[in-house]
Amino acid sequence: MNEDKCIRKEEIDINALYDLSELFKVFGDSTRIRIISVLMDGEMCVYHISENLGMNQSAISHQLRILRSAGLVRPRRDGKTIYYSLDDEHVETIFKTGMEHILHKHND
Amino acid sequence: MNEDKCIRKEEIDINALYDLSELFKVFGDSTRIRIISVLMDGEMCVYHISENLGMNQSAISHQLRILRSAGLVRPRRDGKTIYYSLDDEHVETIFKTGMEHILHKHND
DNA sequence: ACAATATATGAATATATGTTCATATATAAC
DNA sequence: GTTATATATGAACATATATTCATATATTGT
Repeated sequence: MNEDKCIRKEEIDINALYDLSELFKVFGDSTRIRIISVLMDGEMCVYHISENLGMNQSAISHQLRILRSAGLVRPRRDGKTIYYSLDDEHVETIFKTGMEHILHKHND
Repeated sequence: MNEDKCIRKEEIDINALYDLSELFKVFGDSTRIRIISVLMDGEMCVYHISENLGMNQSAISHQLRILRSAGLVRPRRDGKTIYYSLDDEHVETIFKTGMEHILHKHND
């Protein structure tokens, strides 16, 4: 009974786990991590981000799109310029916990 | 002075950020996330992990090696069997924070 | 409407990565 | 030592992904 309304625990898990891996995949690229890193100091426009990382504007735009789709950054338009900032606190929390892990392992 | 001993802040950062992205890359695969997920219930041997995920043993061994190199899981041998468990609390913390982000975004 | 500037996007290419198959290593039982 | 079992590893293949180049879109100023 209620078979079609019922979502089994396993199904929920396997979908959630897939989404979770997709989320971490977004953190798992050095360009995107560096973008997140500079945005931790506050919002920044696309050109300044690309300048900061020493990469061309197109590459940055492509990566910003991926960060945006994952809900990690948020754009704000001001005239021709678009400023990006981190979307919520989880982004910083995940970043910092990961960094703790690294530093912890490094001191063994 | 002291130029060769001195590591500039930027250099530290760029290396740490690279390592950080490498760490998240390890989380960023659905097979590895599922392995971490089952190990959150306690240690498990390779065969049972592969049974649990419905994947062949070789694929699991390959992924366990990557998880091991990243310091996320730890092996314990008992006879012919090798039991794997999560290495430290950071693994669960990162996993759970990521999951929070997902659920949070899902309820918008 | 036109030119200039900021950002986004599509296609192409090069590289990285996950899985499978076959096989190697390690331990235990006999 | 031989056989059986558990896990690990190397090579090959298929797929995914990041960057570049060229170009499109959007906004502003004239």
